[in-house]
Amino acid sequence: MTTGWSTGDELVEMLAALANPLRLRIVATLATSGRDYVSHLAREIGVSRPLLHMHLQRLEAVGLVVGSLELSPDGKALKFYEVTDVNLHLTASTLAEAAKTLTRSNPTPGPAPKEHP
Amino acid sequence: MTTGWSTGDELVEMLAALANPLRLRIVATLATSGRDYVSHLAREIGVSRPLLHMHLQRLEAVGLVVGSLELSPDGKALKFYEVTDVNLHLTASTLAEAAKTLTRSNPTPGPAPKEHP
DNA sequence: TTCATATGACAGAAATTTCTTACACGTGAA
DNA sequence: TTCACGTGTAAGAAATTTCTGTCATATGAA
Repeated sequence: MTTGWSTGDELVEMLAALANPLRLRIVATLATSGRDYVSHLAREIGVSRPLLHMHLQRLEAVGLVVGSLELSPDGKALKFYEVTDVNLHLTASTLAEAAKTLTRSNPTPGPAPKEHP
Repeated sequence: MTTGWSTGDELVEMLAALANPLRLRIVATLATSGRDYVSHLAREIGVSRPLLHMHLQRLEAVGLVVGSLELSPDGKALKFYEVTDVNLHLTASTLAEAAKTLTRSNPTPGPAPKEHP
């Protein structure tokens, strides 16, 4: 499966999710080392668990990673995360196409903002 | 020429530049309608000129657009902008590779942040 | 019971980004 | 001279993002 987007808004969210050094590192670590659970990954990367938790939620919201709650052999509940099959190809025409479906930051219906009101 | 990046930091900046609805619209408009000068583009998009100016600077900083100051036939100085040949192909391995050269948000040299200090 | 492990969530501080509202300068036409 | 058009920049408000600190819950082992 390939991670994509259907609207301009979704593309912006997807890009925003990747446009952060820590989140990029999280995705990269999961892509390289494979699936991992939150607390362990937090120690691995050297970040507090609440912070990692927040970033993972944001990454999962745009479909870059998926999480599943599992039980370890000794009964502990572990939340495992792994990356999805990321595949973004961005070109000028791709971006132009996506921009058509932007709902946020639309052109003002009325006249443009005046420079010296 | 193809817009790319050489370090993870640059990739983050590039993504951050695109991860904004207004900037995405700016790039899309320039890609579709061709080159344009700032004041005219501001009216076209329906945004104040200083705001557009700021966003264009950020887009130019990462190499997504280029600007050139030219003189119109009647002697007015016009700053024209146009998009470069954007071409970003992002996959899991691409991101993993880029993350290696991240300088910001590095893993802490010491022990990981404690949960209950 | 107490300790160490795991999960999730929330409030508020801190930092950054976004946007407005000015200011200053220059040229050509009325 | 005054107006309309272009350029650039800078200060501060407003909004958002990022991060810390803390609380609450549950399980297995000592």
